[in-house]
Amino acid sequence: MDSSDELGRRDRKKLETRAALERAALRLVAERGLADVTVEDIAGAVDVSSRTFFNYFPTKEDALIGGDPAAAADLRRKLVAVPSAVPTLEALRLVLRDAAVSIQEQREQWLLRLGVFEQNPSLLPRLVAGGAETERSLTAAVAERSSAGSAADGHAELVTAVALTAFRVAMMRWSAARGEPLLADLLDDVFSRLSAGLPDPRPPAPSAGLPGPRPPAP
Amino acid sequence: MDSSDELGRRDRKKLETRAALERAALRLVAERGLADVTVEDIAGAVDVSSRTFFNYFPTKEDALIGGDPAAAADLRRKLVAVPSAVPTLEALRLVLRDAAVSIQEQREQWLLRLGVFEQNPSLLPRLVAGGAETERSLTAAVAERSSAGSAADGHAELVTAVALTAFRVAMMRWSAARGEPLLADLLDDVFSRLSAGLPDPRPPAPSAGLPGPRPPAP
DNA sequence: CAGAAAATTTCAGATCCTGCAATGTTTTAG
DNA sequence: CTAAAACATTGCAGGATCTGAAATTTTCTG
Repeated sequence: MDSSDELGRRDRKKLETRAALERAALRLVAERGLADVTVEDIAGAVDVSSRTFFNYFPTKEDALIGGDPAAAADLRRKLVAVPSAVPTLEALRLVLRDAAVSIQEQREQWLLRLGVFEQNPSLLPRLVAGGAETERSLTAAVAERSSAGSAADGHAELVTAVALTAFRVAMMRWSAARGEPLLADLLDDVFSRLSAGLPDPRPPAPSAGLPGPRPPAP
Repeated sequence: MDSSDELGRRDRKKLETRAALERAALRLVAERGLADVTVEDIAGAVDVSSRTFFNYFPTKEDALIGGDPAAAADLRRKLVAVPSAVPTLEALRLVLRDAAVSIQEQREQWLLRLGVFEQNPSLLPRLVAGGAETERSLTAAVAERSSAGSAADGHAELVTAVALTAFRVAMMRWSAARGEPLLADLLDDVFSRLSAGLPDPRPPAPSAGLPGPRPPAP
């Protein structure tokens, strides 16, 4: 919780305008589809000029992505704070778990957003867990964390990219299930498979209750 | 090799125009950067109208991505052809290895392309091995292959998405190394780590020649 | 060669996005 | 409180992207 506290009226209004633009964009695109919503529509719904819209977002699509601009830096900070004894993949799971919780807290907003992404596949690339920016930032943090041995063998890039992909898959699964299971649980499931080397699931035994074995908490 | 054979003059010209547009786009953007190249520039360099450019590519960026439109279907076919006894991840490694070889055969073109992608990060999402289209197609093939047990637990989505991400990482590493190691070898390395569960690399032993243990060939 | 089929072109137009100058509002300093 | 600085919003001009439709040219087929 670090929103709209300790801020003057001006910055509060800025945040509010930004959020309003995001909401309007999301709502309109969910109703009519991406192609049938113009920037003017979105700006009009919030009663600002189109020019103002572009002062907040570089493109129409960016208004749909949401998420703080500070999210990347935030993840990075959390990651370097994890003790370096923790394996990289596990460390990534921990910080992404935080993100998952925060997403779950805005359930409706995110389900709407993910639905929009499903309906408009051209947006999907942008969702690769926030895009190249997040990935760069996290990769740097990963490399920094385990600065000991490896250098340019690209392990940090691989682990980070894979982890963010897994996160995206978990989100899409969560969305497809209409947000019924906890996103954090789906994330754990996905990461369990990752650290197990992505083995094929065994043909289901005659009877079983819940699908995945939860990893024993440390 | 299935280009420009068994085709009338008309289709041959079409392929040639398409390829020429790709080459021109790549060359110009490498020289001046994405922002300083207009569609008119690209079309002009090939001596066609801008409208014709848009008959071939929906956006300027698409001309930079290259790759046959048929590539996705091709991968899909190869994947279902792999005996179903082969684990999914291994099967994906095999078909992506084919793609890697084919990329290596057009070394210069691809190094140029990947360089352009590095210089223009906004393009990167598109590179996720051809984008959402490939991913959908491959996911379907994976699900079909192991239709036996699992159904909607999303394993196919996860394995496919992760494999394509790994492929992308291998390509970027290949590009960063100026195409010196074989892309197929980098791919093997990356997939080895995947099936090992992405363990952190051990702090380097006192002496060692080459970095990674190559998996024993079957 | 004549007609069918298809690719290219021209043209008009909607939308996206940017720079710049003007205007209005909030904050800060005195 | 007031003046000035700082900043957000706006209108406007303009370049670029992309689409539909009709006209024109090229290629294929019989």
